[in-house]
Amino acid sequence: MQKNEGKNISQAVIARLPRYYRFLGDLKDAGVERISSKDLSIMMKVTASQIRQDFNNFGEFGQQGYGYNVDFLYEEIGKILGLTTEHRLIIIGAGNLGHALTNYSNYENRGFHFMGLFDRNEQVIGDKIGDLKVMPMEKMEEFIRENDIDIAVIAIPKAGAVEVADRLVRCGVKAIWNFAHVDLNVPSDVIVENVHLSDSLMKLSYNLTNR
Amino acid sequence: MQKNEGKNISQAVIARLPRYYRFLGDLKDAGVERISSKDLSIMMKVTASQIRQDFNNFGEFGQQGYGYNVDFLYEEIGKILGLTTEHRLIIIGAGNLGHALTNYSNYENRGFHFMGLFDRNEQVIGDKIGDLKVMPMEKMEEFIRENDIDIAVIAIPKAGAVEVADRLVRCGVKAIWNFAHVDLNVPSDVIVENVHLSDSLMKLSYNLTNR
DNA sequence: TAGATTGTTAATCGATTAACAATC
DNA sequence: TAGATTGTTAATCGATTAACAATC
Repeated sequence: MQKNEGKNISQAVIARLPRYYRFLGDLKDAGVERISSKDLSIMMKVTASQIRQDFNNFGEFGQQGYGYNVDFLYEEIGKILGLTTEHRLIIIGAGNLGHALTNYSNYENRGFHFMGLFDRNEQVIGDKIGDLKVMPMEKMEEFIRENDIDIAVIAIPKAGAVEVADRLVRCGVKAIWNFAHVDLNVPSDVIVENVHLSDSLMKLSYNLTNR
Repeated sequence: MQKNEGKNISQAVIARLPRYYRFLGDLKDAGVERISSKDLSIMMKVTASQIRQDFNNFGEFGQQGYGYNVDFLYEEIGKILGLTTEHRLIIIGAGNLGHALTNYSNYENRGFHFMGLFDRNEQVIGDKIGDLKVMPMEKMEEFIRENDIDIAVIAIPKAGAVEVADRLVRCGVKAIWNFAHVDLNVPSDVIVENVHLSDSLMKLSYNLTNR
């Protein structure tokens, strides 16, 4: 009963969904059956109004006088987030960050499958990291096509990132999880999600200095 | 000439500062001397109005008819972000992510000094990662006090994170860079900057599914 | 039924954009 | 000086919060 067809949901709302999902998962694990927007708002330190507005972007998930069924809402938000779809990822860059992400295996059960790992450094090619063998960059395009990869993770320094993104887009990758500290220039139908760690540390630095 | 004394700058503005800083750094490296809000707005794909409003939260950094001096503005934003202050960090968790962050050494020249690395796993205690030796968790409090640590990085699974955060706060750490997938509960004068990688991947997933 | 709580409309608040006088 | 561009005020837009009728 999703009603977001054609509607444009703001990124502010979308950015809050994973946190709802996490809290509902915790409630579910704790065996809680139902929750009102008021009680959830106290737990999460947001307003009950915001919670109801957010959910109502996507459908009517609650029931007057009762609240929300935890299991049901958890499942629905999972669907909205696309976690019921299978995704196939590759990681570009087998450095420390590439390692860390490869082994971040708790994604697997959410439908994210890490299929391959690439690096341009001949020293590391052939190394095994988790289940994955490091492959040379030249094999990337072929691998993407043959394995139906839809998401690529860029975990290399900024110098090579823009060029790699171009290559990824050219062979049909639909989304890029970008850890390189640079803006990628991709067509508007390709999704880019940036994780700029140094931006995050600078924000911390600001708040620490000016508190 | 900062005029943000007492003023409350919104987190939206602060979150944009590191990106300005990066673009100005690139311009500086390219030998560009001055830039107008208009030209910068084209490069950064934001409005010139927003740029001028953002900067004017902190002072009058430009000159009518001229624009902004790149070197000067770069330095000023660096100061605003607190990058001229020296910070001393420890990392809790010597797993893959702890490794990656330890070696993320380009922070050093911005005044972030990684001083110590802690883990509860006896197998890894004593290991050397970069310049740092992994120390046992029991030594954490002592180390923080003796080395004047002001920032702690939490790079352990969510299970232990809340308790570790309590310990950190109790011995005077002023800011936490939190990579654990859990909300920390700390006094309001302690800064928490969250990096929830799975939230980021779920946001990507949403945008990929609903584009 | 009476009480609780949603879904939704209206009011408020804050952030972004536009406009322009000031001025280099 | 004339042209360019800032700093800042005013207008607009969007997001959050409040309120309440609908209804379980």
